[in-house]
Amino acid sequence: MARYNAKTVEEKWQKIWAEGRVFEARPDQKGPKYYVLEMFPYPSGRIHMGHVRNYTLGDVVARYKRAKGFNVLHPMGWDAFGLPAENAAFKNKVHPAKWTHENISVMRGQLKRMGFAFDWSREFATCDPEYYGQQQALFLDFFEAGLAYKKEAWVNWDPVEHTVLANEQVINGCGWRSGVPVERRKLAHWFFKITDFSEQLLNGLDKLDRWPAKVRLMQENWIGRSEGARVNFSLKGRDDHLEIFTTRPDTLFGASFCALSADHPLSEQLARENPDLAAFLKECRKLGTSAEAIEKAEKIGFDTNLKALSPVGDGRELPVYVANFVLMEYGTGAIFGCPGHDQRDLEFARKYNLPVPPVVLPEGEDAKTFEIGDEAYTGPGTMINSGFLNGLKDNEAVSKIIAFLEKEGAGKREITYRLRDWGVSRQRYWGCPIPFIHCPSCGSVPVPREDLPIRLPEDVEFDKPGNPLDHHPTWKHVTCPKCKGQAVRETDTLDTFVDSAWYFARFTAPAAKLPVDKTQANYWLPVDQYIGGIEHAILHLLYARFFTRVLKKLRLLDVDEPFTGLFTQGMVTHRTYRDEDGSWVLPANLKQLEDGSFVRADNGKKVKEGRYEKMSKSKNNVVDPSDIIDQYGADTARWFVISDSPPERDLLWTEAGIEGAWRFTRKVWRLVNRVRENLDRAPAKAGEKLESAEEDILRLTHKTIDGVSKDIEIFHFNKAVARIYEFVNGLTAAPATLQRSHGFREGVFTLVKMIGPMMPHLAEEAWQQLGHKTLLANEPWPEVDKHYLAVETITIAVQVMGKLRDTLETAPGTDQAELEKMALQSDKVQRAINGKDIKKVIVVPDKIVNIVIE
RNA sequence: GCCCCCGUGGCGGAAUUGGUAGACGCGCCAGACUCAAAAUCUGGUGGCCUUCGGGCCGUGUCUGUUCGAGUCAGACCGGGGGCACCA
Repeated sequence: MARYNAKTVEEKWQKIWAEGRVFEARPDQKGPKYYVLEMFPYPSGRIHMGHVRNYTLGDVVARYKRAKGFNVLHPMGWDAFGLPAENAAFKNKVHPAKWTHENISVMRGQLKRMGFAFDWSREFATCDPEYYGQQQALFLDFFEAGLAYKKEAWVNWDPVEHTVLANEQVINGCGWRSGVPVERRKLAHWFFKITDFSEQLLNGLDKLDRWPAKVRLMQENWIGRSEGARVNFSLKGRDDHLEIFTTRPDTLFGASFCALSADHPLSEQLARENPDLAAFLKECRKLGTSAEAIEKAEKIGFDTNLKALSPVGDGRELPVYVANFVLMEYGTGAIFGCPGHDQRDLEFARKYNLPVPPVVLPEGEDAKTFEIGDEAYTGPGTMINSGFLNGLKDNEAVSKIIAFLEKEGAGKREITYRLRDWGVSRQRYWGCPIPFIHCPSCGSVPVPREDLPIRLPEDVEFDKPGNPLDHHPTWKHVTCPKCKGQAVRETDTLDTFVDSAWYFARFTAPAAKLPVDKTQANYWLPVDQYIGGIEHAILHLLYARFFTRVLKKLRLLDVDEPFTGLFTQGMVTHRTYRDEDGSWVLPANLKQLEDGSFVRADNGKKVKEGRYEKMSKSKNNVVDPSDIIDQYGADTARWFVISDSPPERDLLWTEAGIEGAWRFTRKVWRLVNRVRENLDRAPAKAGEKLESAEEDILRLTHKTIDGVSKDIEIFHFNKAVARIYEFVNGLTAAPATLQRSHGFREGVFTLVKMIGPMMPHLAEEAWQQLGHKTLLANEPWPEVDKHYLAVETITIAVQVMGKLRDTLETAPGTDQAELEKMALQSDKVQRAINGKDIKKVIVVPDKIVNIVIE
């Protein structure tokens, strides 16, 4: 028997699959369609274990579904625009295109060595002009549909990256990549009108029952729907009024002040005549972006001396403040404060000595004595001190007050969302150019479609900060498509989240003349199973859902949701190690001493073990997939990443674990060879003993098929692996005579088929060694023969007072009286009863007998 | 602060609707093969006690519901994640 040589076997089958174009998807192939997609990678340089895990999970699904008779689409491409390419250009004087394409080439090679069943014929990169040209066409479609617009807006400016960040790219007031505090600037900026779809995006979540509940909840919170009312407050001595959004219009009688955002137009207007207020606004803006402010969060205000008139007809005048805790971006940028029933308003009122009238009385309290102390009362109750609302429940009061406001013309019912429009302009070179031209006489003019794609210029320098497109001597200077006068191109490029918001649709027809080929998209979409990291739970997934709805509106396809199934996998972690100097030590650079402790292999310094953390260069705890493939082969790596941990949890990478997977690889190979060596010998003669042993093998085989299939369907890959281990143990333990039996051969054939999705090269080689001429990749999944699932005996647990005392072997379906009799005959049970009176016997057929005594 | 998830052997993790806790793997121990090692195979492996029959304890802690709780309920402790002045 030849020792299993993973390298030659894996290369051999990868070549055969590629030459036979085995995994290329065509819509005319038979079977229901199944689109499985893993989040495409950013070409950062080399693949990491996170990629290996992600793409192995997807590949198991793709190969399994293929075997189950589905017409599977499983494509791969590159999310190729983005900042790191420009950083590399700046640092190493390499052109972003060159850097990106070299990385793609390396990573493609690494992925191919993993043996994933991708349809490589559909590969594209988002930096291909064919792709971003279509994206520019889509941008024009958005514009024509009123879904892309330009406005002056406060934007988050990253002073290090010299670019605008989306709200969601600002984390604790700092840029998500640069980590430095962002500044607020007013800039002309392109937006996509995602807010038009707030309601749809929220309601659509209900149908996504194959998404993790956690992700749906995160999206729900992100969209942030609130029901309430828009209320007008007249301003004493002025013609204008304040518009305020509130979710608690029932507490209007409890209002004791109004507060404006520092960015509210009225605040700015007042500040022009009031230098103190101007200084306060400046202070607020500074606070708004510093990390410190978030920690302290002291509520401060500035009294404008304006008085707002209570809109509920009680004639009260409320002071108007500008307050640091009011956001311009949410609601109307102005609030009324009801300190009795809102904690933040209460803190504010206490600070500025404002009244705190209670208007909602909790159950069991007396209206005469009820007072608000240090905590606002936010629960339900009965209205008091509220004029015509008195005596109503708070929710009844909401309807009544809204009806009142509507009648008075002082307000109306309103629903608001936290979700903001998506700012997509980036001051960057390495992104999709926005197809607009700015003409001094015609304004912003769309680029005619026949001029697409607008290609990025190749001759660019990265010697100074800012956007190279802006510095380019010729690229931006063009004639206006309308008046033919001198004009300039838009030099901003699109946020890279735009690139990934529709790539899954492009995969269905990557060479289509339109952005999306409707026939192909309607055939393949939606993606049946999408797999990726939880870090994209909000942004990417929400943008893709938005794009899909727009594509439908543009009549480019007919589906609402892009991904009907979503799976989010956990991180790949590894133990961390530090030496005496505190520097992180690479796992590959460890040497274990006799006593079990570690030292550095290079300089012998003592090393301390740390905790398991996500593999990262900074912690120096990475294991390079290529090293693992070199040492053990792709199949072993694939097997290990799906074997121990459930895929949604973090995977602990261990050297012992990968060794164990490698041992299993060889064990399967030995088992296959045992059958192969006996193939040309006649099957063993069926004696009585052999017959029953053979039956046992067949029963185990079919039980395993049943279990493994079910486990794969629900992503319990680690359990499928455990079942396969048990199966292999069962087969290995079979006596030599049995190994020539038909049943045993059947068992090993089945084993080979079942490891196909997980260790495809080994399985394919074994299939051939076992005398088959077909490709295993084209073989159907084994069928369960229900006959073998029937059990002859089952084990019944017998408890006395809930404690296990004995077990009984019996046929399934044995009746209760019989079970009780059998249980009482047991010596062990009698000993436990110890002569006491039996109060009750509980019998659950096929499960348990529990005897209750005095 | 609010919301969500998770706590099971030395480790990763199993355990349909409440019904034999610890499947399977790793590690460890013992044995077989070998001059030896590697590889492989076999057996054992939650803790404590044991007259070797077995007994007691045990799923973060404490209460409760139940004939019966890892599973359900309440309170708490610990770990992880998300959101965060959202009116």
